[in-house]
Amino acid sequence: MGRPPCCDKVGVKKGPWTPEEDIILVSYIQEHGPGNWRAVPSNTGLLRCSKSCRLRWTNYLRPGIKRGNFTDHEEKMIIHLQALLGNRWAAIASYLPQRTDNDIKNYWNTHLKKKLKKLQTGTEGHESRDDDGLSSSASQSISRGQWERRLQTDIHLAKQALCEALSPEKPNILPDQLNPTSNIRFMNFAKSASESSTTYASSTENIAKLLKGWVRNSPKSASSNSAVTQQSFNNNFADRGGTESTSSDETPSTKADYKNNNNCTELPEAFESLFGLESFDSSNSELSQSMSPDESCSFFQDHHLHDCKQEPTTVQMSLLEKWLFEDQQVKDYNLISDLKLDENTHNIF
DNA sequence: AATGCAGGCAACCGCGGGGAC
DNA sequence: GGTCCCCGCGGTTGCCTGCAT
Repeated sequence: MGRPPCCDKVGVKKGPWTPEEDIILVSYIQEHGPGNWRAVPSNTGLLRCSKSCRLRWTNYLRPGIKRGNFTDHEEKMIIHLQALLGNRWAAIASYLPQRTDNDIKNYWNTHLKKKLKKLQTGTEGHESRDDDGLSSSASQSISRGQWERRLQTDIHLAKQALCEALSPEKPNILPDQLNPTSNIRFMNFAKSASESSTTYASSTENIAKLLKGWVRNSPKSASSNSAVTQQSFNNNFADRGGTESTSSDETPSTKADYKNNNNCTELPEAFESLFGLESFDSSNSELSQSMSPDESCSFFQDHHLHDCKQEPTTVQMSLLEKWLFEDQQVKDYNLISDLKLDENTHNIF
């Protein structure tokens, strides 16, 4: 008895998302909040399956996502976490709130695997390696107590989720905080645009026009949300390009489209207004805002979230790092320490 | 300048878990 | 207890880009 497909294959669009689709999706989620993905395509008119919508949101549109190069600190954390947790990208991503599991997975597969492999061939000789670049002996050694760590990880995640759920400062999207008039207007803009253009090429131009027009007619949202949403914007739309693009080519969505249009000036505001309030994923975004890469160490700690802000300059030993230090037999740790991916920051461990 | 190739990344696919009925 | 549905996760694919020849 096979599982039915998540959606009808007929009439379902695949491939890169257009900015118009993005806008529609974001607008819908702004109104209804993330979840109930099944209903998203039918309610928005998007010719996408629910999974595609969810993926697009979680991997790309969700506020608080940091894009671009991984810092050395993030890199080291990923290596550590991968050694501890294996390819549990979602769990790893939970420790890097600004990164998506997909991003981390890609980064691991494209960069870190090679790096480790290269390093291993440098110290070549005695140990065989598995596909993920970990020595088999190391894998064996880290198996000691690993399930306990996984358990702790899960406990940590549960705790984190509970904190988020209970925090009054972290509302999910609340319909009454939104401006329905603006939303409708925005939807109309988006709809008309999507009818006229289906290529991402028009992306920067169209999305800028859409947002500009929408923003012009939208009430300014509370100033308090600007930091989060602007960062969100910067991490998302701004990465792809800015406003008033002169691009007129009609090629599909490409990174070049974004890269070629970096003179973004008004869209952060647009995005700010688009969300109209603090990030949906405010827990992550809040952390993102309050943490520099180094400061994010404190994210591991059994502190409340606000502690991150209170001790911004203290690089403290993370819970995870404590585990690492506790387990002196984790040989892989030594291997990782020898990586010296960044000579300047190696003493952070 | 044209072509081929490899790398990077967004998106898709299939499976499994968990809740509702 | 069984089935269905929804969602999340990890692996994989395919397209696009940049670089080498």
